[in-house]
Amino acid sequence: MDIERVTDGELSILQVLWDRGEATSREITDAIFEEVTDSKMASVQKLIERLETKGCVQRDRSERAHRFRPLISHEQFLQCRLQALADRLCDGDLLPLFTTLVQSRGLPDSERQRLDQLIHKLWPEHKN
Amino acid sequence: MDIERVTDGELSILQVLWDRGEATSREITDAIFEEVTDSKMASVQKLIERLETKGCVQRDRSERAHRFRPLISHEQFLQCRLQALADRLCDGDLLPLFTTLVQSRGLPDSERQRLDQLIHKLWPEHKN
DNA sequence: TGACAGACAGACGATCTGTCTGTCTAGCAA
DNA sequence: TTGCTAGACAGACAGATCGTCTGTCTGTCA
Repeated sequence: MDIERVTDGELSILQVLWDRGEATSREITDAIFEEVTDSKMASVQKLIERLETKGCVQRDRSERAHRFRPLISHEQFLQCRLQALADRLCDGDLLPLFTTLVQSRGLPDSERQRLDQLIHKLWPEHKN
Repeated sequence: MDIERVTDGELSILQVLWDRGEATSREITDAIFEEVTDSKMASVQKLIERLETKGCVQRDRSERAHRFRPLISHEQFLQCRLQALADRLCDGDLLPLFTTLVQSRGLPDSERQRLDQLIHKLWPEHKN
């Protein structure tokens, strides 16, 4: 499963599949573009094909129009991307992501105390 | 400031600058590669040049060997990347990142309650 | 039999990324 | 002065990636 290299274009395919659970290439093209043309259909099919290669999409050939299902959930995808971010920027440590995320909410001191407690539960190995 | 398009290679430059505060191109090359060659120096300079274009690095030309400083902190960088992730995957909402992050720590129920309270403080607009 | 929808292969131009070569110049030493 | 070196800088490069597009083939249905 090659999630790191899923493109923005490919991601738009996955978004449709996450919304609907499954879809044909035409349904996906319909959802993404206002107007469906041959070349747009082909583009979507190419993106799907690449997603299939990356192990993110399953193809059901039992009907004339193939049906596609995501092999990874939106949550799993998010988790992988977060871990990749941590790997690249924080030696794989998720804690800095956590604290950065919280800090971007401008937290009052009273809440910060409670958060510190929580962090100690979540990251017992972490010392202030 | 074009942070989204900072490459892994460019990131390795930034890492050195974050570690040291500032550095010359030689110092950076030293830090990244075991052996320093002309072409590796040139590679590093090219990466720096691109980081400069993207507004992530400041160049001080007052000495023969230019000194470089990061124009963005490690924290800010992380924050931008997290926001970009949220934009692409969660309509810009940071909360799903937060909960996903916590879930990947396998939290016991007792802690989850406290977390729920905290989330309500952090994201008062969020309803379960 | 004809028309059509969709699968599929393949090519395309852009763009990106890291690397490398070559040139120029400031500064230093003999 | 001359020569050498370190570093800045311009430019080219191969390889990869990405979205798009064209053309062909085939199954299905009227």
